[in-house]
Amino acid sequence: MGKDIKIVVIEDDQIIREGYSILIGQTDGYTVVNSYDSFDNAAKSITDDGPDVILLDIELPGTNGIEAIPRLKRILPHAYILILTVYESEKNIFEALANGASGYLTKNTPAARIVDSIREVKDGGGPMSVNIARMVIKSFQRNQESPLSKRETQILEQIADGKSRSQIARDLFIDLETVRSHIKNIYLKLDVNSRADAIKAAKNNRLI
Amino acid sequence: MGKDIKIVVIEDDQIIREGYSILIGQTDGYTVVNSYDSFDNAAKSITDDGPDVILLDIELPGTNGIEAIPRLKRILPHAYILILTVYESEKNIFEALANGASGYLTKNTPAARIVDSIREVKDGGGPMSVNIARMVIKSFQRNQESPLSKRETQILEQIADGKSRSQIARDLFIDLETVRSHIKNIYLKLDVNSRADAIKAAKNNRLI
DNA sequence: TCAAAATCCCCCCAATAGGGTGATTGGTCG
DNA sequence: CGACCAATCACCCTATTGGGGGGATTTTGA
Repeated sequence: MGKDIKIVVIEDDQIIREGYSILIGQTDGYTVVNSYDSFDNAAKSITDDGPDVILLDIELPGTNGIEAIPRLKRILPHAYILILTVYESEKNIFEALANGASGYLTKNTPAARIVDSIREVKDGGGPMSVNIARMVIKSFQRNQESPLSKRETQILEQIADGKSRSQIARDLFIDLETVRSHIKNIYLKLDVNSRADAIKAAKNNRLI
Repeated sequence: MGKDIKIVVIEDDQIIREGYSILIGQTDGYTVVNSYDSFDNAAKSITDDGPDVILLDIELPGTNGIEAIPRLKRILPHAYILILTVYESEKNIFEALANGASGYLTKNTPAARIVDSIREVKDGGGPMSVNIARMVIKSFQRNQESPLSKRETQILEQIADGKSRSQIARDLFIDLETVRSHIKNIYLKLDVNSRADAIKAAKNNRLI
């Protein structure tokens, strides 16, 4: 018992909350130490629960799940947070991960996979639902048919790193005027006329 | 048979290559249409193979796997590329995904999981080994104990977007001098004295 | 209540960004 | 072969910017 994974469930729907609690609690090696219907109610006593893994919903009354993540991290720095939600919007996913969530599952996930994911997250993994993983991978991918040449892309990257023309020239061992030429061509191709607009266009079209 | 998933294996080790081919070919619904020991050899005839999924090694003679991805994508735009390698370096993973890979498995992956992953990638998923998923998720996470205040972080983000002080002032509805103050404090805290260095420091420490 | 955060105000000047209008070299592709 | 593009370098111009100083005040959160 002492080596069980300690879990806290934060989920506003009573049926779902109790469902998870019973389901996970029945599994050998897992103990649901407590469950709450909101972060605000959990904040008071969750430190005493000392969970290893927190199952967290996103839609919650009061402080929502996304906002709750950094606050949970502050009071329980060693707990892993596993998001369990119906939401599949890019914004929610990336914000949750950026805030410190270690995994992201959608609510249609089969019970067995949820239980596995708790173990996985505890073991340093990063469990994700299939569609979530697809979105995460997509976020890494660049546009394959960029209008920019290799050199132009390279220079645009350096611009996005905040470097001045002369710095770029030094780093790439080319003349300042050459850098200017490339930047002019980049602006032409992207139909912009400033660094900020070029970076925005590049990010929108995943050119960098 | 006509509805089988068509697979091509590109892997330089003959034992492993044939192992995968037999293993996957034996499974119902999967056909290994061809296998190659390098991208350079594959390039000639892989178009005729018309694979749905390409299993790709990273360490290959001649063109390596990372470089091969965009070239495969060009000649077979609708094929999914699944990386299967011993390499777990961040650089390889992120470059492979940025280049267009749809999944990344390490070679200790059990056979059954490989077969599942081929199906998953074909169905629009993004299969990853447990440790890969952890690294991918980590790449989204910010430093929880940033020395910067909220406002400073926000302004640093805008600097990384290439905006000028006056643009930032307009966008945040504050005075140009206030922006200057914040930037000065950011430079102080990060111990830098230019936009480029601030962005570099911020990225190194995942402050933005 | 007390420190940090956020706001605003002045000085200075070198460096930068962006616009215009070119040329030259090399590679690729039909 | 000719057309095209990528990559390189050249010189004109000026308004804007960025960074280094030196402050001050108000708001906010623990």
